[in-house]
Formats: sequence, structure tokens, C-alpha cells
Amino acid sequence: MSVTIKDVARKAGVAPSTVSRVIHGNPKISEETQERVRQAMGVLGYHPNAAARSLARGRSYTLGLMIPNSEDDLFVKPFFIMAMRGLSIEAQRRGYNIMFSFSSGEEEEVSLLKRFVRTNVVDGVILMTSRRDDKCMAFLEEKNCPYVVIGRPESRFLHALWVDNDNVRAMYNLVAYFLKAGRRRIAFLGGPADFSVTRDRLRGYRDALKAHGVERDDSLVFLAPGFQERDGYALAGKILSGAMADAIAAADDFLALGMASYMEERGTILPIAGFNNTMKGSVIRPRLTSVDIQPELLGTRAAELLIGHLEGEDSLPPYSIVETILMERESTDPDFLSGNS
Amino acid sequence: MSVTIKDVARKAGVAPSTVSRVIHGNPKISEETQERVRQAMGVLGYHPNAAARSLARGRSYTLGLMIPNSEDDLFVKPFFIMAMRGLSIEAQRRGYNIMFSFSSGEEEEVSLLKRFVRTNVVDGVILMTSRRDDKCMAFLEEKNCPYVVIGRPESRFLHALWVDNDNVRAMYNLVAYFLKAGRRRIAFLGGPADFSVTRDRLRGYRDALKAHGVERDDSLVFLAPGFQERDGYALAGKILSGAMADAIAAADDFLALGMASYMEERGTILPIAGFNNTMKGSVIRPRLTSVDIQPELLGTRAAELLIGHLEGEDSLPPYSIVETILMERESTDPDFLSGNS
DNA sequence: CCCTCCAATGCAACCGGTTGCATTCATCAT
DNA sequence: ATGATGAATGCAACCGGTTGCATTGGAGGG
Repeated sequence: MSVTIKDVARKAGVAPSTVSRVIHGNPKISEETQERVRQAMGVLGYHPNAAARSLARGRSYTLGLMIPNSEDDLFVKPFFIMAMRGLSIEAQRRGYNIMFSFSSGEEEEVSLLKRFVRTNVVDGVILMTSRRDDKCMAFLEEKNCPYVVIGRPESRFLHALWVDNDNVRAMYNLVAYFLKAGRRRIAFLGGPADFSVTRDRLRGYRDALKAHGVERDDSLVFLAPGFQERDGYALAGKILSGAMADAIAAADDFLALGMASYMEERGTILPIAGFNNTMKGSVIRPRLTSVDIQPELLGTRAAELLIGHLEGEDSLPPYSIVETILMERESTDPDFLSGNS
Repeated sequence: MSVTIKDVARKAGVAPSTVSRVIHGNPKISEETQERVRQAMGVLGYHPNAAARSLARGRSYTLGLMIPNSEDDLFVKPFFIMAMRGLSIEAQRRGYNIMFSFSSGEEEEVSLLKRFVRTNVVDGVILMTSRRDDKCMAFLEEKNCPYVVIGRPESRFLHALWVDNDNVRAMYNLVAYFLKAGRRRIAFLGGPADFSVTRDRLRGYRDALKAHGVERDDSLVFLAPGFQERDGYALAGKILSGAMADAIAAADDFLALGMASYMEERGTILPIAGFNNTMKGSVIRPRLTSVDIQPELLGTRAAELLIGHLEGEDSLPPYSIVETILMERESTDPDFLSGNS
């Protein structure tokens, strides 16, 4: 087997407990002894056994990451992997490991989660999406197990930590950007209304109009049944014919891209912008202006929040808002759109 | 704390060792006692503590997954997340957990790997990419720690398990498909020659020509300095002007897409196909014929292989070849290309 | 010189399982 | 009746750390 704390103790001529104290920086150990123990550790190549440590401390220093089933194109979007990257890097920085788990449905997800928590494999849990009536959150609340959600959880989950963008403000800023450019009839193109993302962005849209003294006109608001390109494409005709819009604020790049390809077919030119700063939006012509929601930073903040909580850093707020970044590109550039570029 | 094996033992009126034996299905325990113990476990809601179990068994039942730094567009491609999905699902099926770790460079990757292995956090390791002169593999060999690589490792790594596609055969099949359609001057468009993927696919290309009695003409072979769309675009002019090709077999969808967009600009129409069955290739017009390498299945097989090895299932081969699937689409459909569709 | 006090370190129990070996008891052949 | 046999179960050590409490020894005060 490998080198144990007893081997180090023997080599340094001390008790195992002394070695343990040196490792943890206990100040009661004399400089001289510390040095001897460190020497011994170095020579023997000692590395503490994780399982033994977990058992003795009653903590695993491991977080569990639940990745939802792959509905739709969730995996095509780099959101998940970028968030995982942020999570992983921050967790490593603070000495935590992350265990992940894919599932093929909510039921399986819950049962995997139960295994993680009940067998004490994890100290805390990260949920990648916030669903309505979430069984995972219900279980975690019941078990009183610390967890963090990406997205805003229902208010009945009292102990939920969460990170999210301020979607109201993000859309407010986008609309304000159009208004500043002299647009007044800005259409809103969102996804299904039962997503909180949709509702929040719609509110930001309305707030911005109101704040700038533009009268509300609900004939400019369009909600698609999904977030796919075809959904944007399907609504495009209606938007162009009826609404007399002079700009399009879409709640998702794919919606915007569907709309844009329709416009291109008809030779219509209108400034348009989306959300999520997708790869496709950034390579297509005209390159699509988009609001970057910073998925990696969402992951970083989620790890910060959860670990902070586990380490007993109270006084931490239970949530964290990640700012969005407006990536200005050709699709909202007047010069480009008028061919003067 | 939670329910321990002692609680169960007390409730069932037996010794902890008996409970342990019941859990492991030891046949020496009488039916009657088994039943009583199961009852007790059920009533108390017992779940064995993972750390204690790891410590006692000297195994963590955990695999470590090293994800390389995000050079280029590695993350935009869904390859990683799909492979992770396959890994995770198979590992769960066999009672293993997976710990993952992102790094921002090879040096950091190695140091994270060392932590995993030395502290006995993991029983085995999965490497997502096979690099030349890989420090991770060198360390794992030295430590004699079981590991599996996605891609083919250098032959000096004697204990490497690996999974990969048969890239020779995959390209062979693609070229044979073109030959069957009557094409004779098929251009090969590959990435840099120092990638084994490139070399293997080139060999498959040549093998296919030879097997079908078509004379080799190296003026039809083009190697790009990268795998980006712009690399394909940059080579397109050269390919079209000099080579008199009547079909394009590209070693990557993005290379093919770059080439395709150049052709579209010039009004040239040639059948073309790529590799990796990317999202973009499947939505663009004409939809791109592509070889699907089945990333999820690569993950599944990697987990199978590594776990099989850990469980001492000898007689398992040290590698596994994942078959590829040719996704035929419009870009190689003669009817579509000639406008008869 | 003796007692007190504190700094430095050791002892041993404990975390929650696993497992080799001993023990018990019923069965069976002699 | 008696020892052998074997099935069922318990005992206790062990995995490798952590930590409350006891112990040791030297310095300082009376």
C-alpha cells in the first residue's frame, strides 16, 4: 500500500497525532518538530488518504453536480460545459472535488441524488437548472443538505442558494441601447411564457420603454413556443407584416437567427439582437449582436457560494447576480446595415 | 449523524459483521437472519457510508476524468459533453462515481491528476485526449494506476487501455461511397499531419482508391494547418483550380463547411462530406453528409473497459473500436446537387 | 528547593465499515 | 455417549486519519 501517517511518524520519531497537527498547521507544535516532520513527509512522499480523512472529519470535501436529461439542444449549447469549467476551477482552488452525474429523467436524477447525499459522498449539491416543482430541491430541503441552483428557485425553497443573471436588467439594457440609437418601435421576441427567463426579459423590455417615455404597445410583443431557430423563423412573417417594428430584441440567439434568415430571404433589413452570445451568432453574416450571460462565471459564483456556505462563512448573501455583457456586432450597426461599412 | 451499521445490527439483534455480510450477499447467512436485517435496514433507512467503505475496502469506486484545457473550439463541439454522458451513465450502471477536473494547462493537469491518484481519491483515470508525449500517461504508467484514453496512445505506454474509432476504415468507407457514385477524382482535405487522426484518414483514403483500382494522385491530397472553417476556406481555391476534383472527402465538418462556403460563392457544385456530424453541418443548406464518430458511445466503452479492468475481468482486450456511421445528406445527393430534388 | 503553570507532545478512542478467525451449536457417524 | 463436521454468527483487528484529554518536562515564582 502507500505511505501512511504512521510511517511518517515513525520516521520523524513522533506520534501520528503530531504529524496530523503539523499538516493542519496547529500552532502548538514547535518549529523544530515541524521541520522534522516535513522532512519525513518529503522523503517518504506522503499524501494523506482521502477516504480516511473524510471518515474522520465527517466531511467529504466533494460537491455533487446534477446534470439534467438532454432534452432538446441543451448539449449543443456550450452553456453546460462552460459552467462546469467555472465550477471545477473554483472548487479546486478551494480544495473541493466535484462528482457529476447525468440522468435520463427526473426520476433517475432524484434517485442518483439520494445516493450521493445519503451515503455522504457529497457535502453539498449543485443543480444546473431550476425547474418548477423540482423534486431534487424538495429532497435537499428535507435532508437539510446545502445546495446551490443555477437560475432562480421557487420561493418556497427556503434554504436554496442560487446564482443567476439579472434578466430584467439585461433586457432593459438591450432595449435602452436600441432606444439610444433612435429606434422607437422595438419588437420583443421571446420564448414560452412559462419560463421565468421569458417573463423577466419581457419585464425588462417594458421597464425600459416606460423609463424612456415610449408608450407600451403589446402588438410588438411576440412569444414563440420554443427557443429553436425554426420558432423564430415561424413568427417572423407575423412580426414584419403587422407590427411595423424598427428593431428586434430577441430573448435568444436562435430565435434571432431564425428571424434574421427570414428577413434575409425577404430582403428586409432591421437591427436585431439576441441572447447567449452563441458561436453561430458570432460567425454568421451579419454577425449577431448578443447579450453574453457569462456561463463560466455563473459556475464560478455557484461554487463560491456553496463552498462559502459549507465553510460556515455566514453573512454571505444566499444568492449572487452575474452581470451580462452586451456584445455589439454588425446586426445592430447602422453603418453596416445600410451598406456603408 | 446518520444511521450506521451498528444501529442496524442492534435493531436486528445481530453483530455489525452480519449486517455487512447481508449487504454483500454472503451466502452463509440464513434466510431468516437476512430477512430480519433487511427489515431493520428498511425501517431505519440505512445507507452505508461511502468514506468508511472506501477506507475498509481500499477502493474508492470512483473514476477521475481529466478534461484538457480549452484550446481552440474544443468546447464548442459537443464531443466532450456527449462522451461525458456516456461515461457517466455506464459508470453509474456499474456502481462507480466520476470526479472531473478542468485544468488550464498540461502542468496543472498533471498536478491535479497526482492529487487524485496519490490521495487515493480515484481507482482509475480517464483521459479525454491522447497527446504526444503525454505527461499524464507517463505518471499513470509509473504509478501503475489503471487508465483509459480516448484516442490511440503511443505504443510505449504499455498499460494504456484505449477506445477509438477506426479512422482508416471510416475514411475508406466514405471514399468507397463516392467511388460507388461514380466519382474518380476525389480530393482529400485533412488537418495537420501530426495528428494521428489525419494520418489514419489519409491512409483510409488511399486504401480505398487502391482497392477500387483507382490510380493514386497526390495532387488531390490537401492538408490544412488547422481544423477551423477558415482553414478549409483558405485551401478551397487551390483545390478547385489545380486538382480537377469531382468530389471532396474532408476529415472534419468545419473544414468541409469552409470549403463549401467558398464553393457556394463561386457557384461551384461538388459533392462534399466531412466528419463529426456537427450541428452546423446538419442545419446548413445543403445539409452536409458526415461521418458520425459516436462520442457518447466512445464514453460508454471507455467506462466499460476501465471498470472491467478494475474488476479484474482479465481476458478483456486492452482497447475497443467504436464503429462510425455515415450520415448521408444533401451535400452528396446527386439529385439535390443537380437541382432535381 | 518545591510547587505551579504552561508549552509541547503522546495516548487512545473514534469515524463506519470489512474480514480472518474463533466460537457455538446442531447433526451425524462411530 | 462422543468426537468429528460444518453451517451460522460473533469477536476483534484493521483501514488511515483526527482530536479530547492526559502526560511530560522545563521555566519561573515564592
